[in-house]
Amino acid sequence: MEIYKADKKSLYLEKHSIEHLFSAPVKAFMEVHEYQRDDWIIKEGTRPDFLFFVVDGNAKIYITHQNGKVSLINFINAKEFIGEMELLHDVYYTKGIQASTKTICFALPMHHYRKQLMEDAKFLRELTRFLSIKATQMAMKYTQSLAFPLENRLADFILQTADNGVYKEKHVTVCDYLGVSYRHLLHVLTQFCEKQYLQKEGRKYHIKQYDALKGLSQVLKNK
Amino acid sequence: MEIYKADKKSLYLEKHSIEHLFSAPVKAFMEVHEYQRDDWIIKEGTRPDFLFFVVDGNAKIYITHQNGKVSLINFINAKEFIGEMELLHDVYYTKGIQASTKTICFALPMHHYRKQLMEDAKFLRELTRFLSIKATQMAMKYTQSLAFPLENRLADFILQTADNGVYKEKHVTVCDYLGVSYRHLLHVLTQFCEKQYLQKEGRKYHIKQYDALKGLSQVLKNK
DNA sequence: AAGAAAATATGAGATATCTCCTATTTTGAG
DNA sequence: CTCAAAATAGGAGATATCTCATATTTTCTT
Repeated sequence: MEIYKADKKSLYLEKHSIEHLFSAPVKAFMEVHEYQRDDWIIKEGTRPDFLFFVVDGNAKIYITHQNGKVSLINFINAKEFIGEMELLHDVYYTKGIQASTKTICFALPMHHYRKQLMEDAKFLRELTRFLSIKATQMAMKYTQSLAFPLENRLADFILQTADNGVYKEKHVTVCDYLGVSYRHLLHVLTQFCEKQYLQKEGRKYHIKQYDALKGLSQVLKNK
Repeated sequence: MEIYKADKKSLYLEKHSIEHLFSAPVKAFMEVHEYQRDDWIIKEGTRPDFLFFVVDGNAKIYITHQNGKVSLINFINAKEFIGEMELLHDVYYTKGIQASTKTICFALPMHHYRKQLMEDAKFLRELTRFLSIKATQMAMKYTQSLAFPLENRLADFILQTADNGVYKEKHVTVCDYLGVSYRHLLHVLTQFCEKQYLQKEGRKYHIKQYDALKGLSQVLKNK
């Protein structure tokens, strides 16, 4: 992890200003952190000292269960907060946050800004929106995971992440995200290939029948 | 549904004042609604005109999937909001909200108060807390549902809802809530009885081995 | 470049959970 | 009080998903 200083810092502060998220300035004590792929931005179970705002890159939220299973709760993208739960709650089990790519965050020291932020309507409005979307997303994922088999959820995920008709996510990550075993994921992918929805080439999968996948994923959606 | 007027209304407004949730008064246009058990406070897919605050009673959030399955997303208790998603978002698929008991809500007409509320730091702070807890809860339920079999989740649910050592929730509701089939729920309950964790009497279940259930439910928890 | 660790692949058998069916009991509306 | 609807109950077979085991390939570290 690198903390930007001097020019490198001010460059970032200017280029990606986030002053519009706050009523009062937060530049004074703000830091700019750069994390490399696979770095832990927050270690599970350890309270962070900063409220982060992701400027560039993306990350993953993990939780480890007592039975050893690991869940990838969600992805975090640019313009999202990290550490907001700890800002709001004194007691909270902190999830692990790992950078998926090189990730640059603005880091606001909580002890400096907590009080100010909790009285800042502009900031609270932003945070409220962010949390409301998060809550809705989680609720949808939850009910979908219970109501539909992997086939549907995987089809949806493939369409969401495919780039130019090509799906090439790491199986290991996808298992954690969709909450199924490696074995089963492979099994359903093979079915998709047998049905000619996908065509495998090395470790990439080419989408051959977009409509079929779309059909499977549509079933998840309300309206 | 009944709308309280005159004395009945002012009685409630005084007895359960919620002025402390807001910086500016909201009494002027506020209504007091009473719903009977099983009434729909909000019909699925229909935008509500009010932001509700539950004063008394409790309710359930439902969503119907395209395959006909129904999920009970969560319970809503006193001192919680309903309709906050529609307050924050112009486009939103509204879930159905059904009263589980007689439920009394304060109802703030959104068109009157939206602007004011979105600039009210005190209110936004409350809402932020509320949403953060909701988001965390959903995330936990989501990952738990993927990482653990019904056995564990049911044990947890039994302990949460048992009253004086007696569990007596409606199977139908529990199925929707835990996202399993009626058949399977019965199956696991029977197992609990065979293992002597529970003892069935009519349609009640007496908890016989608290520790065994506790053990099963503890596995879900982090720290 | 070599060896270790991580990721990919696949088989085989176990189990958690579902669907469909049918019967009985309880609840609610008129 | 009566009938229909809802809730409870359990059998039987299907299937979605898991665990374990093992082999190969790729990636990372030194």
